[in-house]
Amino acid sequence: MENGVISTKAEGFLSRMALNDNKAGMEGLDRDKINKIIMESSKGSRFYENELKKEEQVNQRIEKMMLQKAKITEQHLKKAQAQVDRMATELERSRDLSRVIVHVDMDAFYAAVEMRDCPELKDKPMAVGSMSMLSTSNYHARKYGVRAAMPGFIAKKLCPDLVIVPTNFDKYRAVSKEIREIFAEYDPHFQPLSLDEAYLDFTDHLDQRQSWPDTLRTHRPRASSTATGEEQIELPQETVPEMKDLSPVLFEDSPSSSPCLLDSTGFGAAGGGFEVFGKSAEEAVREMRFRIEQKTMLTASAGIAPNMMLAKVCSDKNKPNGQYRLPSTKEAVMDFVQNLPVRKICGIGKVSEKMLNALGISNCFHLSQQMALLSLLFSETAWHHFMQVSLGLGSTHIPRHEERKSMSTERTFREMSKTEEQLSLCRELCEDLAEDLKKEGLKGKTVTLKLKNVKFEVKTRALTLPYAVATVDEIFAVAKDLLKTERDNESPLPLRLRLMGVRISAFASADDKKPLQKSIVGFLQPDKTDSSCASQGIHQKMEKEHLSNHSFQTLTLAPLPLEKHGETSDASENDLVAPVEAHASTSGFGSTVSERFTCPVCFRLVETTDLTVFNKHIDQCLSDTSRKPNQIAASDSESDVDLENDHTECEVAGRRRGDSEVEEDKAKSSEEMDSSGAEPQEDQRSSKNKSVQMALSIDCDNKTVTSQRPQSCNNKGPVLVCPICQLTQDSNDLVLFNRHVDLCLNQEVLHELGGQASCPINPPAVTNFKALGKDVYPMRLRDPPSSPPSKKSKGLGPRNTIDKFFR
DNA sequence: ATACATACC
DNA sequence: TACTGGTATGTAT
Repeated sequence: MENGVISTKAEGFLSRMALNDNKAGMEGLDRDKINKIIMESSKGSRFYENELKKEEQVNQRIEKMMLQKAKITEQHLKKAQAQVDRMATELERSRDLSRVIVHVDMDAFYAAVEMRDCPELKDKPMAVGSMSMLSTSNYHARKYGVRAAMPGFIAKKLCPDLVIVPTNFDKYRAVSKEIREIFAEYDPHFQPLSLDEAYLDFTDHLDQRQSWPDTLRTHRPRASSTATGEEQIELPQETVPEMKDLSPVLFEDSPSSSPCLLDSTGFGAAGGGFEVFGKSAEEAVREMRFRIEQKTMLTASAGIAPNMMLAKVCSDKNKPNGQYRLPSTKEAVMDFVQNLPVRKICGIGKVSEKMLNALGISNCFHLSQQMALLSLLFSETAWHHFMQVSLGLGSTHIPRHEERKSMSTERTFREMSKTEEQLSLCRELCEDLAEDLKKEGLKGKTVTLKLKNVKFEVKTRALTLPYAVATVDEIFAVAKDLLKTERDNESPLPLRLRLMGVRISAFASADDKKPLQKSIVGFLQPDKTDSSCASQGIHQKMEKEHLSNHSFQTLTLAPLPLEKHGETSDASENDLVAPVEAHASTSGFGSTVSERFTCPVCFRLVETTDLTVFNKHIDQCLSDTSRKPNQIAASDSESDVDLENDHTECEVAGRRRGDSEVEEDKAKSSEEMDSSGAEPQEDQRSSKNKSVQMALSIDCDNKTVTSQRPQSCNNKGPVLVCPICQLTQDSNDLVLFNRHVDLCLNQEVLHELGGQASCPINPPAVTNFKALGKDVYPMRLRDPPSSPPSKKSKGLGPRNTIDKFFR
């Protein structure tokens, strides 16, 4: 019976663990043999045991679903079918076949780069990664079943000759930049999905291309070798003071600024034959791939289709080094889709596949046939997605870059159980995270601690603060408490961890910060009737703000040198590599582009165009100033009580160095520890003058609140809600309310300035890049080594903390 | 809001 | 010896 159990489990096991021949390059290999080896390498490990457990959960989910299914009557189905049909009609009406969407994907990207740079690897099976985990493998290795996301030690068993090359992200990033420059010429608003992959909307390019002369569609191979270059590539942006073109040059304009062979092939081109590409979508995409190959010596594959969902599938079809075009007709689309295995669809992974399979659904034809059933068994979002897919529908326009929603860092290490080690690691993670947050000028309200124990069980614990935080101490204060709570829960057993991570989310910048900053900008530069802090104005404000940010950025951020004419959008790469200083100074203060800036602290004009200089000035101002909105409230006015309360809450942020105050809190609950840790910082009390001054200035300059408020909320009871802190105000006295809003605004700004004198605006709307250079799969290298508990020993800081913390 | 699971690269 | 890291989103409570 033991056997029975094992074999049952083993069967389930396969679906989650077994080789995925889903990917390209895996045809005709001995799957059974491979699976056997994978199995034998894994069996008995903690990882494996955990996989079994997860598998079991999935099985139960499926069982549950099947029970549901058994309860479904013909009636139900009929009704559901009617709804499905209605929706199908609806969706059909929205079908848009007019766009030409392209998905490009580099072939075995990391592996290809490494092979390019090390010819000895060319005919060997190789993979990029480590003995613990592989990022990708070359096609030779794939024949053995070696693939991405497989641990290296197992891969070695499958293929003893496998060469494992460590990852070199700087290199991949540099190549990524090169290909993105090419992408941008076909679609300045392309959307990168990762270093090696992107969606492009070719529609506009193709329109213009129709009137291009041959010369613009002519390219020639270049002889020069990108191959050896790997050091010279990174960081060309150090100082590129002058911008070639402020305005993007359009394709159809002057031939000199259009893509032509002279430019694109570079100077030292000892070029042989030219190639003239046609005007069709296929030709344009072929041209793009050609240019990628010329430029990087790496190949890409592409899919061309009327929407993103299909393009993505298509790019896989003729991989590697191929492309596939799905004609823009309903017939072609439907035909294509119906034969598609569900697993090929982006968003349907192992689990969904298994659940669908349990219903007898393995391809999209089944999917469409079973839609009524699916609508009864799956969530609305899920079956709507299925519905779209089964009709071959997908996004026809590439969404604008979205703001990042979270940022995190995590690390795996050998078993760690000691309190001090865990704490100092936690602190290290917070340090890394704070550093990254700073780079993008973000602050978030929710801090999440992630823990994985040696049994591979993952836990997350989160806490949402009433204010946004960004500094190490602030984040650590929360993470540490979450960790402590977990330890307490587990005690007397220790937490035996193999991974720890810290994430921050609920960023303030998205909704709060932006309108806020703009209002501040309005205050500081009272040329406009702006000042916007009334909640009504926020939307219109946003638009203006984008414009303003955009122009500001255009003029201040150093553009990257483009290989060619300026068609490349000014947006993307700038955001990716924009120097921190430039970001920092954009904080929303300089708002208008000008020869000088108004210091938000001392209100003097600073005569410089150099943002670094300006920042220094602000830093200087801040360093002799301290700020404390609480104090402002207290001293500046007899303002309402709830205002003070708000601030008390909001100021809990500050956790000064060390946490040395926790000492006498032994008897207190953890909440009390929190608030005790939140006392005002002594050093901040010293001079509130500047703060007061600022508060007053803002108060004076801010006409808008006073003038707009009365109309919108006059007649009713106390329903004033502060647009900044979102709290309903007890008083409906508009003067008090205005004061409250002003102070809230103030507080936000000062809080931001307080941290590091830098609070970059978010990437403006023109941003292309998703993760701003962090879109790195699968491993991001922050600091070179910093492996396990290689404490960066911040003097006594962590030590103190440790001692106090877990007593 | 929190926790956990799924998915993608 | 050894099974990642970063982000988004869905689902359940």
